[in-house]
Amino acid sequence: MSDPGLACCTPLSGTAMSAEQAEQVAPLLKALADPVRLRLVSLIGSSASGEACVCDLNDAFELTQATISHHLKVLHSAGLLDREKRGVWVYYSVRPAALAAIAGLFDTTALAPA
Amino acid sequence: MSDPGLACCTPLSGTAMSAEQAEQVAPLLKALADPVRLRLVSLIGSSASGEACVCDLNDAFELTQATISHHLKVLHSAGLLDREKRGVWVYYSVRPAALAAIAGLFDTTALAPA
DNA sequence: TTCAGACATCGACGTCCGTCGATGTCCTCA
DNA sequence: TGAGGACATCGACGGACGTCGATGTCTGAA
Repeated sequence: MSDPGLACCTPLSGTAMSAEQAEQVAPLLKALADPVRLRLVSLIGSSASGEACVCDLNDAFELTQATISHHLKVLHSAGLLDREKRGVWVYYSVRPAALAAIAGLFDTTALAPA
Repeated sequence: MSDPGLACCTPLSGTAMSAEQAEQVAPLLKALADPVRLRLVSLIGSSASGEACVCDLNDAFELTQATISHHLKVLHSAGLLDREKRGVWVYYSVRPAALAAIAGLFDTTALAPA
């Protein structure tokens, strides 16, 4: 590391994201950082009823039912999707609050230069 | 998969994210889906000058210089950071367009129900 | 020309992740 | 009660990821 007291450049100023905050938000991004899961959330969120059952989601991908179920579990565990069982079928819906939390990350007040 | 023609629920409607679009955006989210990289972008973006040199970033973490350099390379390769060498020091700055692309993902028109 | 420092790269290690086939659990209907 | 379907879980496999110490490359100063 560099010697203290020898400032090579302007010190990092202002209030950046704390380590705890980063540890809290990163899992949300990690859950979305997969093409399949991104499409899953998009499919569910863009459906007319705001929800989708697993059977339809399975048909939208060339993947095993076990894999889709795994991805849905990851999204649900991260708090991005709600899960509701109705009869034989299971319906997933997007949690708007979770998405809003991520959207807040990219507000001008958080990251953009000004 | 389920039999076609047997609709158990409302079909997925509207224009969701395409597979190509998902494959294109996921790497951006994956680059940010790490607490260290999230803090790096935040530190750089929140600095007064809008940029930061590696020596200062090293001091902000309890990690090896090699590890920080690796994370910066990931962010730069993803197109999230710009890199400029000035003398002995290297300065990284945030690419606003990349962040805006991600922010667009979470607009109400893209994912939110309404 | 030589030296010291800033940063990148390399090779290695343990761990996590995406995917699969097989199997289990729960619900509905006959 | 039994059968069949929808979905979850399990165990396994190959590949990617985060981190490190060691080393390489480049720059400015003596």
